[in-house]
Amino acid sequence: MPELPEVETSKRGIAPWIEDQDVSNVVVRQQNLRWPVAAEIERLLPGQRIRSLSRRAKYLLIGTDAGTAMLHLGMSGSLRVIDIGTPAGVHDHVDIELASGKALRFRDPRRFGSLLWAEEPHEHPLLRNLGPEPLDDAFNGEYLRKTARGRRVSIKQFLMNGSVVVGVGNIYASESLFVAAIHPKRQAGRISLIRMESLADAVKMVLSNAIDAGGTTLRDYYDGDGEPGHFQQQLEVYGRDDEPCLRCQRLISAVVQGQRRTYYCKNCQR
DNA sequence: CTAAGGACCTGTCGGC
DNA sequence: TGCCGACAGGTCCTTA
Repeated sequence: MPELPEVETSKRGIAPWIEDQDVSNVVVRQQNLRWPVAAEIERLLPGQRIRSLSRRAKYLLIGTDAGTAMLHLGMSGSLRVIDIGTPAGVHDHVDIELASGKALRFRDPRRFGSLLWAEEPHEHPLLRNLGPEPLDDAFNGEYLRKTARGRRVSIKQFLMNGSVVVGVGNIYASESLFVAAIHPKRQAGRISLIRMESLADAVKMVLSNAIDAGGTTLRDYYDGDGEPGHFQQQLEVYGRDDEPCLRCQRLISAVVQGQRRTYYCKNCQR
């Protein structure tokens, strides 16, 4: 489920409950996520104070004096702050219990998520070679143009490549290309600087709008009903195949690229 | 180096 | 109603 806006919303939702709190205990019910839950999570985390909560790409970084927990929500993960003692469901794999009586509960039915540990998270092999954050100034049209030079892959798959830019998943790749009026199958290396600039702007706009929309659901992270983070998204093309384009009324098309579905308007996107 | 495809899992939905 | 295949918003790893 989570794309970058959901991860950012999760971070903001749990922050008030876990920052500067002491970890009293950790309960791991399911060790087998995408990678085994790091041993340090159980061995080192209890007794530590959570000093910081930050995000790099789609990883949440929970910082302590002993090291940093790296949490990824994968495809179906979600976080929730609960009262210690709240009965766990089948897919509630990890609880990080706090001295306050609350706990951070990690649920992930598909188990594509992960919970790792690093002393220097930004040097971790999974983070070290990632591209820039989409909302940073380093991510712009010039960067895209330079990085795409000689690349024959489609611009949609290029955008979803984490070593190019992080945080643009399947939904927001389609959305951004629609806003920038670029055809998703166009070769990345054959897009002009001007159009790359409008693409970078589109990515920033689409992601920040989604993050803003998530702000209304922050309360869901504690004691809410249903899944947290399922805020109403205002999607212009994703999932709208055979429905009218909001700009030209022609029907939205769907294709498969790299085993992922892409939605676009044949008339507006060139 | 780039690009393509398989792999990891469970839940849900549409069609027969 | 029950079963079965297709598909789901991630991303790493292997292979060519």
